[in-house]
Amino acid sequence: MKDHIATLLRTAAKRLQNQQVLPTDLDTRGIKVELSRDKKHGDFAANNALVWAKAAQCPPLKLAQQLCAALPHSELIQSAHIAGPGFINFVCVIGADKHTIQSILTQADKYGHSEEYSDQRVLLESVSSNPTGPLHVGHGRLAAYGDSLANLLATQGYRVQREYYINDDGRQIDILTLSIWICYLKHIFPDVPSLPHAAYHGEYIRVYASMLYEQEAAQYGIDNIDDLYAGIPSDNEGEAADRHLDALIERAQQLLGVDNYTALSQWAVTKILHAIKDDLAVFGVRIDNWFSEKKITHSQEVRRILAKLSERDAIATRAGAQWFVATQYGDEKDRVLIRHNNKPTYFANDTAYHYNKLQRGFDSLINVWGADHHGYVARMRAALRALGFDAQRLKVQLVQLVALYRHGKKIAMSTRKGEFITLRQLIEEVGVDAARFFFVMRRIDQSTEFDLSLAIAQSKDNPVYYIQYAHARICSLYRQLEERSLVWDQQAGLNALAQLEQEEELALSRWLSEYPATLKNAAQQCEPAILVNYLKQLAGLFHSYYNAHSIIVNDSAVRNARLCLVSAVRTIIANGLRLIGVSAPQSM
RNA sequence: GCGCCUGUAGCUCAAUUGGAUAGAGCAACGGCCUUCUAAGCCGUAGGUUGUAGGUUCGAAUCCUACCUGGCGCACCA
Repeated sequence: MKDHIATLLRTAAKRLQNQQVLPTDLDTRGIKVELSRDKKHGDFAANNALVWAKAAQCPPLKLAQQLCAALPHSELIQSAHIAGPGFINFVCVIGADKHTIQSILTQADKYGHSEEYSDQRVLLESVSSNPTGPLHVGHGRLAAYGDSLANLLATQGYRVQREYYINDDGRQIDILTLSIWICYLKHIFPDVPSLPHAAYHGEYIRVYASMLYEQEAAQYGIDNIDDLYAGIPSDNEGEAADRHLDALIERAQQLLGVDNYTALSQWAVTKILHAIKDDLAVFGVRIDNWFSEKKITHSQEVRRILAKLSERDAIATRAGAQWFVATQYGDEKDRVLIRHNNKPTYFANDTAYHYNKLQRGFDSLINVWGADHHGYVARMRAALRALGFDAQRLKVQLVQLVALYRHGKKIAMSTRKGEFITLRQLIEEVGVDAARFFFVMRRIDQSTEFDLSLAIAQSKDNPVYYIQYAHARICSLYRQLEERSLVWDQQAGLNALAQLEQEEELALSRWLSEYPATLKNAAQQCEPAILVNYLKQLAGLFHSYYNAHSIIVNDSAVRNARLCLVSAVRTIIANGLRLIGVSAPQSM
């Protein structure tokens, strides 16, 4: 319907251009027809007279009159009139948007989808939590957002691959290995000192250590616990903690030997990764490709990147380290790629990883990161630019982390200290539906405070139920129909759509017709929250309708038509919820 | 100190990306179940959109300054 009106306006504009009222070079492609917010303003509104007034050197009201006069006749439009400062408001004939309902019924779960961007391959990287501990609530938001976004993009035709980058190499993994090993040794030597400050302290460390001891009691033992701590610098706050930890890691590698140490390390990472995969599966989050950092570190990719950057004079050697001169590419500081000890930095690996992504033939990359990584965006862009890519091909979606409160007190979410609510705990407490809905119901740049105890207490009031309830109510209507031995004649209903003339029915079908534009908008803006708001509105319109009118009435034509309408509503709710990973129950 | 994000009803958030009289849900108050699911609906009350300027037909939205809160500024990841 919007397109139809836009076409009418375009024709009118062309006529005015021929009459020299509008400049001939005026761009008439960007005509925007909006659904009126207020019924007094008709069904649809266009603001072109206001937008074009300046170019036409003509007062908006006068231009609006001329546009109106030049509009071609349409049997779908009852009237077009001018209001306010120069809006053109359109009133449609009743049933003009009946093709919406028909399309929804025939296209079902494909309704509103488009193939517009089917030539675009997108790599969407999300979560990418280090395999050093279970997923927590913050990761849950990244996962829920990333998964929903991928679904949304797919509705517009994008070929999306969902990837998880596994940081399974480097110091963090060493710390994990050491933490588990020390807890493991406690089973053998009761007097093992407590874990270093800088180690991982989560409960899961002890759990895995016990598991390891049960499975491999002898494999990772040592003769004398003093061998581990002899000559190790003491454990104090600050830098001393890191020195203490690094010395212990080195000692562990000596005592265990390379093979055993590596085996232990791999055992730990594998265990944790399995847990992460399980959590995501339970959460309904799909990952197509698990990309190991080792693919980067065990190949020559970093060296290749370095060579490429050298060719472009983007490398400088300072104080024994190799720097990427990021300042020449829009970053505020230069960045170290190769440390003085000849080890590449995380940034070096990450640059190689992003280069690898683009080499795989993706047109664009989307990274879903926690907002605390925003300082990293400029340097990643700079690196891609230096490697000769258009930095616009990398889009970084920064998701505000969830600040959790319990009983009004902020919970320190520290992976290292092991103080966090895991995603698994959250799911067990509020369920997958509520959790996924909660994570995407707000725009990602909204910082949010969330009292867990409150959310658990109010779980019955979670807004997800409002939408699901609308769906369940509609399903119930069809069960009711059966009980009354009635049959829904869809074709008869479609033929009788013009009889849907109640205010609530018109509002519903108008809102249904907005679904395709909503999907497109949500995908373009990378904001699942837009879809959520749409669904809330749709559910609200339905509940109002349901309370005001009976659907199963005696008049069979009206009944069938109403059943067509609510069936369309049901389909859209189910489709929309599916895109954000929330179920649409048949009954509640 | 520098940079990024944020500020809308008592609370949590919307506002079709610059449109018409800023809207929902909680919380408060008053109504609606003998009838398709009351996890619902209808109504009342609640606002100088952080502050001050600017841009234009028109600003919560864009620009500038200041204020508030969050985050980031490693040879950590």
